Amino acid sequence: MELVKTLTNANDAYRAGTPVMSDAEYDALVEELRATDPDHPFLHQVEPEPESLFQGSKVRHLTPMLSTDKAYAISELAAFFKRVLDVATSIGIGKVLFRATPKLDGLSGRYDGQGHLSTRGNGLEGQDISNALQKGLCLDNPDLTADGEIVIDQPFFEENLQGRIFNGRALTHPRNFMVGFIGADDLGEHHRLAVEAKAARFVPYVALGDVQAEADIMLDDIEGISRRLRDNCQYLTDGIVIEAMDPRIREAMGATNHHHRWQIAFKTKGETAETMVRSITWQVGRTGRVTPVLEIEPVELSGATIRRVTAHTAAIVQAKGIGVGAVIKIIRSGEVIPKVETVLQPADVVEVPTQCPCCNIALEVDGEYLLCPGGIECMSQSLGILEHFCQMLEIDGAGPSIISNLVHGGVETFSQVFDLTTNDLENMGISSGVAKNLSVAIQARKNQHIDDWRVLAAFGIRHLGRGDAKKLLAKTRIGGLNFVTEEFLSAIDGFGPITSPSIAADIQRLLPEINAVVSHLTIRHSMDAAPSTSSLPLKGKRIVFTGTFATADRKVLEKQAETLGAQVQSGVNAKTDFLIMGDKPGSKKVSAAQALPVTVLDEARYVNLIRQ
DNA sequence: TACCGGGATGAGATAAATTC
DNA sequence: GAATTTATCTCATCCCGGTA
Repeated sequence: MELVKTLTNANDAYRAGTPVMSDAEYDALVEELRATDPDHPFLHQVEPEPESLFQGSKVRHLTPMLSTDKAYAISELAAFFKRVLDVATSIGIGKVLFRATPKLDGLSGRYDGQGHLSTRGNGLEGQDISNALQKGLCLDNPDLTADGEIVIDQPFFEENLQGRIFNGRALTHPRNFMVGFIGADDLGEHHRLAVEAKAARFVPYVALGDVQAEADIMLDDIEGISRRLRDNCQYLTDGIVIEAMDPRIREAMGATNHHHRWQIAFKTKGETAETMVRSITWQVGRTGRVTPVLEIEPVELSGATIRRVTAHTAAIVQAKGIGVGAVIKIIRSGEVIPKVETVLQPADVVEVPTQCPCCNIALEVDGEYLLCPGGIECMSQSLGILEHFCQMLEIDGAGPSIISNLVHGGVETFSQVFDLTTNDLENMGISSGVAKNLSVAIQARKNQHIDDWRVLAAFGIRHLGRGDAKKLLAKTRIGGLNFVTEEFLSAIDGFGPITSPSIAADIQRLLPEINAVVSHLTIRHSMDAAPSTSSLPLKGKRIVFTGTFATADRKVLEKQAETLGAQVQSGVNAKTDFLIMGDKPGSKKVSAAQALPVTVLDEARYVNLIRQ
């Protein structure tokens, strides 16, 4: 039946990250089916609700949007060049060109060439912020598919906005201004000024001015290159980006979960300021780790007022003599996170707690850290554990305050969360509006797909975060965890003799709870999912599309194929790998493909191929 | 032994939603 | 209408285990 096919395709396309119709259109088709064939199994299958493209405005990136590795010293930069050159040599490339561009300090974004703009988010999923374009964000080339940066013209910002007060607050940092611009439902006067001057823009990285040179030349004059690039850039920058240009090198080097190995940002050290330590707060995290946070005499530093700085570990506090009255120099590297650069004048008294600041139990020393052995008996840890769980499962509306209500209200196990009703929540002292929203979020979590690695990582098992959860679930389904032993784990790359026994034991201990949680959820298995960037399904393939397609417009499919690594050709030739045939295909293309060793695929087979 | 990557933890600004 | 809570954007640094 044609209608059912369309619905199924639309559903699949949505989950593959390439929605082909709006929610309203989808719902209309469902209603149509209900009207014509109310007993059709499609209407009754226990399929999750299709997640709306626009609701919650989350966008799954077709390929991950990675961050950039950073270097602050020439030596780190030299090490980067050496890594690249070593790889180049190993694959037989002699001359290696690098491209240097200014590193814009804004919000990174991805534009699809069709009016859709999204933020990077966590790299896998971002926010749909297409409405920023309607609000007046300038886009130089509306047809260009590109990653880029959302920024404001720096001279304009300095002349017209910086230091001025809007809504009772002085504008300080251009990036924060743009964060506000993107987040605002209605534009404020300050936003409108920027729009009228066409000063708020999406700048594709490919459009940036650049310098291209070999490694030794770049290294010799890195300061000069850096200065020239930044002087010629009309936006705020916080360094330069250097990348190997040869696609073969890029392919050979690949990426970590966090960044491309063929690319690095060379950043300058930020401003510094001197201040005094007022007190030290010892925070207990979900793992029991006790972390010292310095409450300092507030100071202005690159457009922000700094009040707190982490000291990371108890060992550092002792080694550097940090205590009340100590005078310290702080820096905001990357203009974001403040850090203790040096201790100018140590404190007279340096104290490290011996009892947990939360539950008073005696602390233990764990390497460089202090550890509270209280576990869930320690309230800080209980709160942290549940908060981590909700965060990892992306249950919206469960912040620290609400979590506190839940724990004090008697939530002791993870799976209990899924049985909570609006009434239960209100009885825990949560006010009605918030209770209702949370209840909706919990229901949504049950019905919408969630990646299995998120579920496993949510349990906070030691040595098993999101990265290693992915590795494990690439080898077994979440339902097969009862077979996971120490031996099974240590056979997986990245699991060694220390982590394997510990993880295996924790999984077996938590198995009943894991199963209970899993029974509430709609899980998307890693083993079925699309591969990562390192192995794009269409990498190096030449593809021709012909005819019209049910899952999406042909242009969309072509763009998607390119993102998946393919080279899209307009006609079939001897180098073509695949001809993808839609409805009413071009007969010349088909006959050409049949005469050549070209694989002809229909739409369904093609969709299967790219989802493998 | 050196290096790399994963995991845990941390900070500030801004806006929206909700409560008081 | 002010205050509180949450979410989202920006990101660094530390330690340790695994691996080359």
